Amino acid sequence: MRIGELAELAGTSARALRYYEAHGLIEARRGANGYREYDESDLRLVREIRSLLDIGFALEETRPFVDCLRAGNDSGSVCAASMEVYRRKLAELDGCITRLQAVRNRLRGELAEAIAQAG
Amino acid sequence: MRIGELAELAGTSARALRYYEAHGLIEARRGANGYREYDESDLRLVREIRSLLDIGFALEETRPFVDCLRAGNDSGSVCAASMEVYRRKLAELDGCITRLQAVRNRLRGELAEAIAQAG
DNA sequence: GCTGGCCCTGACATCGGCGTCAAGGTTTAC
DNA sequence: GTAAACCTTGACGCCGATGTCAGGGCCAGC
Repeated sequence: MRIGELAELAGTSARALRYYEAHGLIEARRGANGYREYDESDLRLVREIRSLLDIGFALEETRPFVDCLRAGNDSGSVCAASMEVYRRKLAELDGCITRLQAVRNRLRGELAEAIAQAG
Repeated sequence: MRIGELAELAGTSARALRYYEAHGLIEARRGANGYREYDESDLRLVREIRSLLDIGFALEETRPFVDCLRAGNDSGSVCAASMEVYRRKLAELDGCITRLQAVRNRLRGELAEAIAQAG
């Protein structure tokens, strides 16, 4: 399939796919006319990338998962490097959530105080 | 005081202060030499801005608080517009936290699964 | 009078993940 | 045969809050 179709199937844009390629995450055979040609395995890679990006991963962080899939594994998550990224992300998320909750509570307090003072 | 001193007292940079000024959040008298001159009330304004930015507010969102302080209120939070921003931010934070927790749980699940498959 | 430290304005650089336009070649449908 | 819809590369735009450099004044101490 060509880039437009792949983009549509993966729920993204041709521009994004070229971007991933420029960063070495995906590759493409070229037809006689110079057009990129993809197959089902490429679709899997792109879907892996997209779902990780949607979760909040940076593009670079998807690389271990892509490499893992490319290495022939059924899942992009079963490689050591991928799991390491998972762990890091999990810790990052925990920190983020904790921080946000602290901010949230502080905000609630300040709002309550402001209402008391204004009322 | 001059811009360097204000920046230091407020825990920020001269560059940032000029940026706030460019966006109409603070003003400065000018000395005979063209240097910006600030006083204690300016320090209050900047501290208000900084603490809100540190919490995760966008610069524009600090404007109601600054206006509120400038209007002579003891706190930047007691004006209707400020409290509205507080409420919006609070809702935003709640949504953000909920989403992050969902992602976190999903991540935990996937990590556990990956470990099971790899092990 | 000179060096060093402050200040000024203006403007480009940063980071990430693309969007979007330019200027062309290719293929497809009628 | 021609217009529409695809594809190519290259390059600039975006967002926000600054950092940082360029090129220049102003002022204090020695």
